Amino acid sequence: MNRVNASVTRRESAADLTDGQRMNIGQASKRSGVSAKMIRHYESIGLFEAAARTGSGYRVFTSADVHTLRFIRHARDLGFTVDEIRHLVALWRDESRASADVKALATRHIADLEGRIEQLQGMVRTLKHLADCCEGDHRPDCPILDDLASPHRR
Amino acid sequence: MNRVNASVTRRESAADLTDGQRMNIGQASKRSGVSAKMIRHYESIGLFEAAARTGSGYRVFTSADVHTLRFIRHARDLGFTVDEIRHLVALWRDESRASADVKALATRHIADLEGRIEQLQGMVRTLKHLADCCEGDHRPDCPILDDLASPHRR
DNA sequence: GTTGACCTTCCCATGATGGGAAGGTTTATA
DNA sequence: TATAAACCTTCCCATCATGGGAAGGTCAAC
Repeated sequence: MNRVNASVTRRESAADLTDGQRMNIGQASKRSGVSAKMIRHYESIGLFEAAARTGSGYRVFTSADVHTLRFIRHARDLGFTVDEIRHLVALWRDESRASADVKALATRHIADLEGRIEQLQGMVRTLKHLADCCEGDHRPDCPILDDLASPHRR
Repeated sequence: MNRVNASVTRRESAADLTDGQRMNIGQASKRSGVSAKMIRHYESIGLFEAAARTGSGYRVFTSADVHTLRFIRHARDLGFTVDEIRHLVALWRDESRASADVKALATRHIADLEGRIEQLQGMVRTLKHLADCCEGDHRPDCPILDDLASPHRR
């Protein structure tokens, strides 16, 4: 019965405690910006190493765990996939990594993002052109629909 | 036993027949560019009105069906969601539509796409900056990882 | 009359995320 | 001390558009 954590008060004010060493998932979520749902999910897919548990099964998080979760969230915010993040975390933990490896990963990801951007921009270009040609009035004639209905677009 | 369709030959060459009035899902797929899988799916969610069936249960498609499927594919190619396409198809079929309605839908979609583009561009900007600051050599020091690990990014 | 291409339905998977149910634990409060 | 409120747990389902694959029926051609 490793009852830890009994000291951390629940329902602390929005101004967080900054010292607490061990906390429940709710606190870890609040501090890391990763939802409790996603923390459990990341654990289940092995992206985040399962934290300790209390005797009653509650997860116990340290500030190091929160640090890791923040890292993960930041990477997600930059659009990295979970697999890429797995890789990034491994590099982060590897004291003897080569920064070239990180950079390569980032560069590949940039190219990926740029590809997606171009795809979307192509759609926007076409749509803007069509919308510009559309009167947008009460009449039914519409080059947008005409284009969608034409047999061989683009 | 409404056995239709017995005339359309299977396995016609890549140069399609251009006249065939009634065809199976494979042909309809080939001609519309929508996979058979997706045709069935669109039918199941009510986006595409179920085609007729032969006595043995095979779907029977007309060239009008193919026309509709192409419309749907074109709309998908422009990034419209299925719900938007539902709307577009309704407008397309509605002889007394106002082109303003189509244009409004398109404009909203353009805004949506532009929002997504900006999001991705933000990621690219940040990543490029970080990558530019990274030596990319054999040493472990890496501003990319430092940034991801920093408590308060951006 | 068998072969092979085609069709059917049904279930499962993707990726990242969330909703919600059913039920156990902890803390605060009357 | 009893109970309510807040928190935690696991499990299942849903999203969105798409595809894989199994099990089994149909059809045309040799």
